[in-house]
Amino acid sequence: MPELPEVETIRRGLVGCVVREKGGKILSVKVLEEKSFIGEPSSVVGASVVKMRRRGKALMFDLDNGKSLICHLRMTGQFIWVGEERFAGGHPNDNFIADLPNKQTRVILEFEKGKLFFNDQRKFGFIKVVETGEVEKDAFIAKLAKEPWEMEGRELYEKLQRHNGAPIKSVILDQTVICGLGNIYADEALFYAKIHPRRKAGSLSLAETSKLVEGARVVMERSLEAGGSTIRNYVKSDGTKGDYLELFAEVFNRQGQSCRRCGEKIVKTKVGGRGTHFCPKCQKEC
DNA sequence: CTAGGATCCTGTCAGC
DNA sequence: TGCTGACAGGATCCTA
Repeated sequence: MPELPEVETIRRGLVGCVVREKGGKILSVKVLEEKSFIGEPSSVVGASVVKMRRRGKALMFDLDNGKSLICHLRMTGQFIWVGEERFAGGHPNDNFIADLPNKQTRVILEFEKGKLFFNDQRKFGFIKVVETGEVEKDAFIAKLAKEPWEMEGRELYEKLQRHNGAPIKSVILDQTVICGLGNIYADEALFYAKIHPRRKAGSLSLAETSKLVEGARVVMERSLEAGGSTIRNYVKSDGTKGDYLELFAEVFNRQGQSCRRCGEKIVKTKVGGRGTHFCPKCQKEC
C-alpha cells in the first residue's frame, strides 16, 4: 500500500526520531521474522543513523559505519517509532496505536532513545543491509525510472510505445517506466488527466501523456500535504478514526459516489488484476 | 522483448 | 457460528 507520498511522509517523520542526536545509537536489532530482515543484524548494532533517503517507494537509512538499510514496505509495511513521542506511518491500521510488539511485528530496532518497530502483516516487505556505496547498485534501486517531477511528458510518451498494447494503468504501475505511483495514485492521476485506465498505452497522445505526468505530480503533492497515511490522520484529535483518502482522493474507494467533476457515479472494476476506480463520463474508453 | 497470470503472506469481509 | 471465496495501496517470477 504505501506509495511514494507515504514513504516520503515516513522519511520526514522518522528524521526527527532516529537520526543521530534524536535517536542515538542502535543498541540492538531483534528479528522476529527471518524473511523480513536480509543481512547480518549485528552489522548495524552500535551504529547511528546519519541520513534518511528515499528513492521511489524505497526508504534508506544511512549509518555512520558504512552500512545502509534499504527498506521496502510493499503492501502492508509500517514503521512505528515509540519513544518520548510516537510516530507511525505506512499501511494504516490499528498497529499505529496498538501496544507493541504484536503478532505483526517483524523487526525491532532498539535505539538509545526509543524503539522502531517494523510491522508487516503480509510479510512482503523487508529491511536489507547493504554497503552505503552499493545502494544505487541494488537490483531493485538500479532499475527504477525517474519520479514524475524529473520526467517530461515526452520521455514517458516514448516509453509508452514499448508497451503499446498494455492498459495504461498497468504500465504506469511499472516502476521501471515511471517511479512512485501505486494503485491509488495511478487511479487518481488517470482521473486528473481524464484517461480511461484500460486505454492501450500506445494510443495516448503526447498531450494526454504530459497531462498524465502532471496529474501524477499533483495528486502525490496533494497527498504529501495531507501527510500521507500517518498516526495523525489515522486518529483525529478528538480520538475518532480518520481516513486520509478522504483528504485528497477523487476516485479511489469512491465507487458508487458522485464524481466531483461531473456528478456521474464512480465505478470500480479490475484492470491488470488490480482494483481500479474511475469516472465513466470523465474518462472515456475511446 | 512484451503481456498476463500466479505467487509470496495474513487478515477481513460478504454471502451462504 | 462456521465455512468459503474474493480481495487487499507491491513486485517478481513464470509462461506463452
